[in-house]
Amino acid sequence: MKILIADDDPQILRALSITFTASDYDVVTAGDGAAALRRAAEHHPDIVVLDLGMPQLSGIDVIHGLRGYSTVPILVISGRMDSIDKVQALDAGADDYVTKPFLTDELLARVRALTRRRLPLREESGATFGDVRVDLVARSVVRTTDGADIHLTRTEWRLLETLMVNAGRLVTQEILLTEVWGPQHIRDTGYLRLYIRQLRKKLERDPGTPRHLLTEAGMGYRFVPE
Amino acid sequence: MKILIADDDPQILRALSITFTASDYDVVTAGDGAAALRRAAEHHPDIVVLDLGMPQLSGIDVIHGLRGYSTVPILVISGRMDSIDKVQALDAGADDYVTKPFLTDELLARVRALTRRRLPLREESGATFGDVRVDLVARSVVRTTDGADIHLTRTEWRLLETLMVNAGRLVTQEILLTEVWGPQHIRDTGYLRLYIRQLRKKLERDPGTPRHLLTEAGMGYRFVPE
DNA sequence: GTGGGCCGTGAGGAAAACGTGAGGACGGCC
DNA sequence: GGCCGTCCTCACGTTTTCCTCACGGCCCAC
Repeated sequence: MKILIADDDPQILRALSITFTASDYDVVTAGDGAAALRRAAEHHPDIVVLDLGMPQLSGIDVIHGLRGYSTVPILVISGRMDSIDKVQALDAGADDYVTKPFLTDELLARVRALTRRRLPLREESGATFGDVRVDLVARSVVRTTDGADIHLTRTEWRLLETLMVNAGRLVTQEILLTEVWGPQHIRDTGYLRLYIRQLRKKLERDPGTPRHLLTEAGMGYRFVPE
Repeated sequence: MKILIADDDPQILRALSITFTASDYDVVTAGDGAAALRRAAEHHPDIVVLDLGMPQLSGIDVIHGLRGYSTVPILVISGRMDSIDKVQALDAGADDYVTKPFLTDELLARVRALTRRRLPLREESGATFGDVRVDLVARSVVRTTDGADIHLTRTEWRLLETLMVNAGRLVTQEILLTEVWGPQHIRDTGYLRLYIRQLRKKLERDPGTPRHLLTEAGMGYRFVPE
């Protein structure tokens, strides 16, 4: 379970880091809003803990930035108790709001409550289609015809995972590019053509006429299990 | 959006009832834990707001009872600020925890945050009419007669989406042209004739006599679900 | 009637988007 | 250094999408 913690106070950052590391989280930290967005794009955290009062790029900006491409749970920490701040943050897309000072036990419990909602998605993390069986958790692809293992590279996994998590739904090029290569490559549609082809070569029965990794010209791609 | 409010204090119950009714929620109330479980089973609420300090069946018991069969979002209200209570409630399966006294604005925002996360997971994000089922989120059209997928292009989706979010209302040519092709094409009504035809071919049972994508001569078009 | 809007229909070509093949840059590893 | 896997660049053929153009029908005003 990977957690991104963003706070401009190094002391709090360090304290939270220790707390979550002790609870077996994989911790990524950021000292300001811009860094938070950058690190989120790099690391794909399972949950984001965000201090609202950061200089330059505010917490609200970061929420908007994240929500532009991701549904990752966001927990906001703030020193201000104003109702208006809470409402603003929650309506911007945050999932929970905690005011300082807070007890670490409570913070941990709230983070557990937020991540718990996501887990059921992960349980059904495999799919069998065409001639292959894909397991997203085990990161394995097995050909059902002869039981051979098929190897996917890191980039291929990230792309396939994004498509499979949204099985049946159209996933726009923007979302795919942001999830796999980061927001700075949002216009590099050539990457998609290249790696979709790779995935088709490895997963489709007839890569020339794909049945599961479908193109929707001008919009994006769609994974259909059946 | 249906909300179940459970509190043993009739005054609070009444106040919350008024607040949520005013925000267009469909409100169901319960005065104790047993009633809460009973009414939840009857009404299948979209969210549950639960006072922790109820007599007989406590809030924690109600959470356990609900979680036995449902994943409905649960927001807990409590007069006790003890960290131990919060942790217990959250780990029992609650999704959020608010301590009295609280501001109604904040409570409303938290309820919005909880229900928002559920919506995209729901299957029902589109409309069924004629022989097709349209899902705007998944960007999919399925013919109900034989289950075949119907493919729409980017422009067709944009036009259909504009009409569907204004279901039942007349949408002027100017608005459609601006939304789909941009303000510079506000006079190109030929685009509309072309793409409305495409949509009718793909969605209407008898494209010659449309029943859902209706022309209003000289004004615009109207989408009617039934 | 009849002429002018307005709308629906049909076909076809330009442009955008996509798929494909070959190969170079880079870093890890022996 | 040489090998290998991975990622990315570039050029070119193919498919899909979008838009243009021409024509016919309907309705209402005159």
